[in-house]
Amino acid sequence: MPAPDARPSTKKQRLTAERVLDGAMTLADQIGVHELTIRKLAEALDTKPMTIYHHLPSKDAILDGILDRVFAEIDRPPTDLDWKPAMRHRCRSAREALSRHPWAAPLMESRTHPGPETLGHHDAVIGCLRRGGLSLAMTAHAYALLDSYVYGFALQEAGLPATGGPDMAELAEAIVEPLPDGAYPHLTELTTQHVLQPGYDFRHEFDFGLDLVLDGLERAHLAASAD
Amino acid sequence: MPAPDARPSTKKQRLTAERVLDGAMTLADQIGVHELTIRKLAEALDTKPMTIYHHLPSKDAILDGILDRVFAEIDRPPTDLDWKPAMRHRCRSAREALSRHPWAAPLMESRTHPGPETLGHHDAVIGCLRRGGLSLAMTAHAYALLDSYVYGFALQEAGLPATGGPDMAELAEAIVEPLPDGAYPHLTELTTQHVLQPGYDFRHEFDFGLDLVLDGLERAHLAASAD
DNA sequence: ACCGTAGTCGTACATTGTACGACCGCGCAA
DNA sequence: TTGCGCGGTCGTACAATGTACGACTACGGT
Repeated sequence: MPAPDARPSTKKQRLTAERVLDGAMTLADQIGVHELTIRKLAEALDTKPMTIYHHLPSKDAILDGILDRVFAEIDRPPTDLDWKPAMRHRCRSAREALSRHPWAAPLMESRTHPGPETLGHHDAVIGCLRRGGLSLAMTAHAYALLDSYVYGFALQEAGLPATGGPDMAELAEAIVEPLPDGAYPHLTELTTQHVLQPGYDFRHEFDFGLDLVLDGLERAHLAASAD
Repeated sequence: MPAPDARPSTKKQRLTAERVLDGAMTLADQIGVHELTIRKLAEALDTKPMTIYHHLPSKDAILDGILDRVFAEIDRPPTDLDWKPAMRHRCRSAREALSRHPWAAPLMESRTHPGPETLGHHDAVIGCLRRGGLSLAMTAHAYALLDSYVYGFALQEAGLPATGGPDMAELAEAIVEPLPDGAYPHLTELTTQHVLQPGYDFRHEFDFGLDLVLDGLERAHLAASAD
């Protein structure tokens, strides 16, 4: 008798935790994390919902897993640079990763189970600052300040409908237009006279703030060292 | 005949959008926003689920509404101060509000429908900076930088199990303990030698970063003005 | 006394995460 | 070769969720 399987072209591959997380990440990028469901994920992986639970114990574990993968994508501070350029590199890399995966920043609130990549990354950051000569207190300051800035920027970026280009003009127009005229004069001025001008890109704001923060940290570090 | 109602003590009050949002906010503070359901909210309001939908069109609208209320709780920059102390005041107030409502910061991502309080607040912030003499470009810089920092700090604070006191010591201990010994040496050092020391409170980090950012902004503003 | 309308709610349905247990196929002992 | 055990797959089912639909109720204006 002929083949009993009507679609013998591709053999069904064995599933893996890695493959599940790969698929979850791709799907989250496509449809957003709040639209990510086990059933959709199973379909994307060409399997059935309950099969997934053999490899990951729960949906929360999947969310923890893909968040850890985001940290894996962030370059650690290069060890052959001084702490300041090294941290600039890692912060820019972090912003890029969080921009590629806009669902990541808001996810960090509820996830209290950091994965190995997350912990390793944080360890590398702290190590960079300590090797640069910063005291424990200054390291804690710098760590909290830089990460707050990076995460906060990513959070704002994620909330924006667009960050630049003509799409943004349309959208901002559509938002500002129906506002009671003159109700928000300063907001209107900043939007029309600056943000909607050609060439403006919200992402450019990141480097300004990052350098400002790094300069301030360097100043504070030097002042604290000169005791 | 006697009272037909078995519980005539309290007359059932008419529901209002305000009352719904009040209840939603209180409930979110108690059980967290991811546990906030229409049914629980209805029970807290002593009504039935579908009654809520007469006053608010959807759960998303409720989330938009309570987020707008958080912005209503944030002091606007006092108009009788210079931009720098005024912004310091409003940023500290923002951190307090976001700390009172830890669900607020991560919520800002998905909400693309800012309410009137949110818009008014942002308008007041931009107005403060403009009145202080900052250019449009510098205002955009300052605005993005300060808000990123405030939101990011709130996001980190929300992710923390505790921010200070003995609870924190236990929790951090419980997290650091089972780690492969020596796997994260810098993280371990910072935690045990600094964060777990008595008197440390993560919230104190906020003022350090805020003043550093404000000083940097002042410097940049003065440099840009002296052309 | 009447009625229209704003507000309340009972019922129902699609969608979600996931518990439970049946199945199936591969590798090894006899 | 035959049988068995077990890791992996999945069908079914259930409780919880957001909310559409339409029936009911009560109150204010004629």
